[in-house]
Amino acid sequence: MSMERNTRQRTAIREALEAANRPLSPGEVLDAAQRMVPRLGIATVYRTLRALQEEGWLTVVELPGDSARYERAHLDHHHHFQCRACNRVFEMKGCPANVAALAPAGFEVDAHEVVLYGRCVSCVAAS
Amino acid sequence: MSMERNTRQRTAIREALEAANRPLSPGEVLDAAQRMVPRLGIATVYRTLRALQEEGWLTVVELPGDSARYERAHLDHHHHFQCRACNRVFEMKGCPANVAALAPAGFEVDAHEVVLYGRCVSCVAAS
DNA sequence: ATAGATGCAAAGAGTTTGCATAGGT
DNA sequence: ACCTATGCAAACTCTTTGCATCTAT
Repeated sequence: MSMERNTRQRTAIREALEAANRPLSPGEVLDAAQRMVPRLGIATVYRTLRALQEEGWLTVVELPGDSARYERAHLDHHHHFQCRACNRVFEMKGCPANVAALAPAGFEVDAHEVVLYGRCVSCVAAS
Repeated sequence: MSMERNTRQRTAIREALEAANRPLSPGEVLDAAQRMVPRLGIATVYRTLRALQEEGWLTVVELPGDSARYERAHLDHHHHFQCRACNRVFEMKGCPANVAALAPAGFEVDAHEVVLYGRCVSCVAAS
């Protein structure tokens, strides 16, 4: 569970996540990492993503109605944008103020998620 | 596809959604509607939810990392709260200002989703 | 009577797990 | 050499689809 060994597959997965400047889905990680380790299996991707997450090296981005994305952990709070055309997810800086104030009286808020939808800059340019 | 007939199962599903004062998952709809029509199957629930949605009678609430919830359609824009203890989803009134301003330059925003997490009032009371 | 709707079971998609074997240390 | 990590396949969960049968009109 704790990534004791440095294998080719783990190196490939870490490098895929570092090279992408956006959160990747397990399938995107598989595609990218298979360029270095062709026989890499999806089960190893899932196991490694979980281990890297427990280790604190990456964080999970849960999206409404789509599979989770994984991105390198960094401390500043932020949210995400998902492109309706290419389905890719991008990081956005900042956070709307007072989000927690929306909750009904008596509810305890410990976290929140904000996701914007639309078209990313390259899909806008392509149309 | 357009709900031409009024069947017992559709009545049960509509009544389940009306009786709940919160968005329901397909499983929650099945459980509730089976109290009226015990042999109701999950496939009918999914088919009916889709038909009611196409008809505009209900809307889908997509949640990060959990199955969609369905709620009666109404026009005012709002968001949702999910309880970490009981997993139920609740409607919240209002919307943080300027959400679309978070998007990077050149991105076109057409919608957004805000979900708060924590404990609902009854789970807070129960602890 | 007819065609749409249902229930069951099977098929898909995404994710997880079991197990024999490969490969870091 | 040891024992973790891998690959493959099977299991699982959630959702969708095919098909014979039922039923609202």
